[in-house]
Amino acid sequence: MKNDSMVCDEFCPHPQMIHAAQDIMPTQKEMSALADTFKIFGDVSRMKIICALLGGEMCVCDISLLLGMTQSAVSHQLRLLRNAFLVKTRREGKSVFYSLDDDHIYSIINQGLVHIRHTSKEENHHD
Amino acid sequence: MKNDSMVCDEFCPHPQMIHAAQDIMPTQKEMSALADTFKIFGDVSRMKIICALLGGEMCVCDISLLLGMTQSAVSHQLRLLRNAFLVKTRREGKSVFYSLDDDHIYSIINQGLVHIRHTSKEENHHD
DNA sequence: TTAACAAATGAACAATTATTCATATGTTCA
DNA sequence: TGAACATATGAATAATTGTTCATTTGTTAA
Repeated sequence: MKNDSMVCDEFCPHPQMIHAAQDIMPTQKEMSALADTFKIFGDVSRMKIICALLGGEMCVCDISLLLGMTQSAVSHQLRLLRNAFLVKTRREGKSVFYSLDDDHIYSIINQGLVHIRHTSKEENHHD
Repeated sequence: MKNDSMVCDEFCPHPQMIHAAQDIMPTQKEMSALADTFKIFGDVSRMKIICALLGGEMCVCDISLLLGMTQSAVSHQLRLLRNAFLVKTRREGKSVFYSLDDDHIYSIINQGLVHIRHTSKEENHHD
């Protein structure tokens, strides 16, 4: 949190680059919210749950069976997904059906897929 | 990892939904890679670094000064970003300039912004 | 109402991870 | 070469977090 002797002195930095960056950067609040959102995508169990819902709604026990996770673990993760507005619920009798909250969730996953396919190519070249 | 008494029995699940999901889901490897990638976006410090680079390349000490982080902390996070192919480097004398690796990084950030703006609206309604 | 079941939740534990501090590497210029 | 500086890295610590286990809530049907 502090910038003392270890950082370059006032002659090194490039003020115009710093100011340009400051102008373009989202607000602290937005960046914090962005990180919080992506953090939710950043766990394999949750990612599997999200992917399980790509085809449409499913109830908790379907998800448990499909992914081989306990009902409790799935439920805990679903709560985080719900708090982050990534999934929504619909109750039908004893079952609760979960589905992706909105279409741009698909866009985020798709962009992610574009990235990992792009990087796996890079890894093969490793240049 | 085990599905025993706590999960609904064989009469509850909806096989057609489970099979539909299985057909659509990415592979285990892809889902794992997706989670790993989003995990990198899922930290405020790294998100700030990424946002700092939205306007163009910057050297490590510029980033430290701009974000009020120590050079060491920035460097550690830059390594993770580099390993995930999110940033690339260019050396110029003593300085190392970092920039976003590719254009679809912007797309991911933009999709994230769309989401958080969408959710902040939802939070106001809280319906 | 009671039994049976699906889902949610709280506490505890284990594992992961971001930062700090100290030091090493690599580059430039005298 | 040696001094100064920018960046990288290893080890240790503190904080965060995913899962498990036990229990509770909420729903249906007898």
